[in-house]
Amino acid sequence: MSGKIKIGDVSKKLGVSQDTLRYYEKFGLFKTENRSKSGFRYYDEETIGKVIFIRNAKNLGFSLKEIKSLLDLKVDKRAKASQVRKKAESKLSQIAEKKTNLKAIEKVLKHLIKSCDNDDAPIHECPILIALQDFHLSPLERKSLPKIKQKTKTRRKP
Amino acid sequence: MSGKIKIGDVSKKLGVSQDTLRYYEKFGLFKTENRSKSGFRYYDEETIGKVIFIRNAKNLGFSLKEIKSLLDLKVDKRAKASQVRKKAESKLSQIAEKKTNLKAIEKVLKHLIKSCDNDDAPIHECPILIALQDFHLSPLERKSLPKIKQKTKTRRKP
DNA sequence: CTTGACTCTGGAGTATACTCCAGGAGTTAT
DNA sequence: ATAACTCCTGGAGTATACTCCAGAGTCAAG
Repeated sequence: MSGKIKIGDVSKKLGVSQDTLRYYEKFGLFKTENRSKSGFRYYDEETIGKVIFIRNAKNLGFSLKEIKSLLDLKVDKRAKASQVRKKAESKLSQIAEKKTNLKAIEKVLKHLIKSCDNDDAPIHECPILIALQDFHLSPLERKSLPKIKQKTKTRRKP
Repeated sequence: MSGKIKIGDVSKKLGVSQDTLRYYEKFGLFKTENRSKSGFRYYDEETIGKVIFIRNAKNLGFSLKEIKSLLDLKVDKRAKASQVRKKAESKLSQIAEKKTNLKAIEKVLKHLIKSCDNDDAPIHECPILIALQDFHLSPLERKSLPKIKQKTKTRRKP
């Protein structure tokens, strides 16, 4: 084995597939400059550290793009800890928002399920299906509604 | 207007873009058999009902595929209400699982943010970044780790 | 040295749910 | 009739994060 840590070793140790590791590298999350003459990647401790970092950040809900900016910040001498904290706070509020949304969904779903008491009722009497037909259901995710900015009118002139 | 409800009307009323409506149709969620001789879609009440249904179900977290099966069930004479209830229950547990996951993330993030008390600390002292480097961070989403079934070994023979 | 195990690159494919566009044509209000 | 508007189809593109593969070369153990 000669001490050189190859991609397969990293993959097994960290639970990240080789393809994914190469993908992360192509994405720009790290580099593997250390190569065998034929091109085999040798992972040094620092790079392995980055992979761990990526895995952890991903588990916290950060996208690869966000992780990239976190890693960039990490090596920026002029950066302050507060910049990282702000990113974490922003992520936290995104998470909180999602949670709120899920709670609302959960509530509606529970309500619907409770309304469905007679298992043998024919489908056309299914209270859930009937409720889903209601124009006024779900006061949730209102934000997703007023999107339609489609420019049927505003087609740029030819 | 002559009483015919066209795609633009549905789009405006329900807050679903025309492209999306056509996409839903192509996806098989409904049909618009009623067409002008040149092919303009005329939406009848039933179809509009389906669009409302889709929108509501989507807001509850159902995928288009799941919605399709719900709509199929809806017209299945032999189906029972219990089948719908089961789908709702299954969705509910998915939602609950997501919520649990988000809660765990939230907890870790809050913890990290709290640990970052000194805003002006240089980046290399950032407690968040340091924690993210830790191999043992995040006991969350354990399920996402043991995936790697990559078959480097098990390459089928040529 | 042989051989099985491992790695490389580049590119296509997957999943989800749209969104955007070109080119052409039908519809409606005046 | 004619301008202004609306719609059609087919297909490509977007975003995210991989996953899979072919074809070929390399590494390490015995």
